[in-house]
Amino acid sequence: MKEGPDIARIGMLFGDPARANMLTALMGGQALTATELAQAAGVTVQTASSHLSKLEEGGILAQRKQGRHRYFTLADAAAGALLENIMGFAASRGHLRHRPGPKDPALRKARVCYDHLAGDYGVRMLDSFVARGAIESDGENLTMTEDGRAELGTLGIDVASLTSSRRPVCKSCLDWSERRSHLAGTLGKALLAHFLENGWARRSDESRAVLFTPDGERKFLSLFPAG
Amino acid sequence: MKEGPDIARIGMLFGDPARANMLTALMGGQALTATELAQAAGVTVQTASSHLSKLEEGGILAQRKQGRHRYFTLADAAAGALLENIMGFAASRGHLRHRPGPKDPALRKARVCYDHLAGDYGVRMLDSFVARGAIESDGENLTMTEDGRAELGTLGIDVASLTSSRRPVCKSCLDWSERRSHLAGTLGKALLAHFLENGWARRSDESRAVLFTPDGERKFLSLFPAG
DNA sequence: AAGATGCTTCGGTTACGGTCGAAGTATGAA
DNA sequence: TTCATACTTCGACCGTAACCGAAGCATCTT
Repeated sequence: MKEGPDIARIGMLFGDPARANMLTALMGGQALTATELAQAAGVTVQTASSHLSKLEEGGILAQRKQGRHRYFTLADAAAGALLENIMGFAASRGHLRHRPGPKDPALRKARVCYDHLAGDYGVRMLDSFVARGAIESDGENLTMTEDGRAELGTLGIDVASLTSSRRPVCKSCLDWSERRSHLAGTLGKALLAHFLENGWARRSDESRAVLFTPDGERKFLSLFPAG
Repeated sequence: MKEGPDIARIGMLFGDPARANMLTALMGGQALTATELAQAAGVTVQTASSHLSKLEEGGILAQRKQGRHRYFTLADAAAGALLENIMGFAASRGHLRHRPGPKDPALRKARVCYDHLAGDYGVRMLDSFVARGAIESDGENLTMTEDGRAELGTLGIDVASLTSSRRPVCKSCLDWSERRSHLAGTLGKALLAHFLENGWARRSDESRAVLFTPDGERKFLSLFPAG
């Protein structure tokens, strides 16, 4: 009837509860098999298979065959960013499944959001960067300052490599549990990777929670003091 | 089942063709009546009414009673931004309704995107700003420079008032016809308003097209020379 | 008051899409 | 080869939601 992007098509893809559950599970950032996703969505594998092929066809998911397994991930950073966006919008309108209360305290404290840190700790980290002038915030847009570049360099993060991709270095992402922004983008990704690699924290097996070790937590809190 | 934002709910709202048509029509930025939206969606008023109440309930639309009319608009800039986001994503995956060809040349040349200028002219404007250093682009994030601030001041745009709202001043928005970014945010809005107020262009009655006058076009092109 | 216009609500129909059981395909293990 | 695992395809069922006609409100006009 009209020309233009087919928003109904992708809206429909996000609009089914089973598919939404799968996508939420994939926000953990790691590749999951069809069976795992079926379990996450609470449907049988046949149903999940049907959903997964639709999501792949729609360009939201990508699959990687490995032996007799098929690992599914979000197609790219753009798909993850859109998902984050929708989550933030839904949260801002109060559209939460079940209560917004502290169901799983660990999740509210620190969790993975596709490939970066979210939750209380994620928000605190961004706040801290902004407070000390390492990142400048203009309402929504974030940019790294020279001071920030230097600080991250001493922390052992290869800042130069972050700017190589076309994905933005700093990006704000609305946190649905805190209702404030945390840090996404390649820098957000690199920081989370840094915490995990240096043993400050590890990922939970069952959920998207990020579990800090006592020592890692001490380091994190001293590096990012509360405002 | 799980906690978190209810992305399925808002996905479903965007996922129906009739609703998507209405939302696309509202991307024109002006308030429309239920009857007009029904026509845009190609359904009867009863059906449209049902859709509209769902969209309002979901926080995507807001309505304003005026006499026996009810004017509907996008609820706020966040709703418009999300819609743009989805449009950009859909376009990036090639999900276009009908062909991507030049169906309506005027639309591809210049059109309204919620409240700012899109299409060839919108892309050209942003490119030009970036080329002359009035706006700095960091992949996705855009920031106005001091030079830009000065230039816009002499153009007769009240730069100070742009920064007052919580909405970002400069924001990039993926253009589905050009597949490149144009300028959104309060600055994008102010610039479009400036063009319309000063008679450089006027809005088409039937579509989202922006029609430049010969004189306005000359001014626009000299102000934003092609790269 | 009576009529007209704009919109919503109600009721009933219809069609599409989500669902699962059963069967089919592919890969790996024994 | 034979069996087991992981996943897809097929077919049938069923529920939901989109849809419209008719009736009901609300507001403005005359």
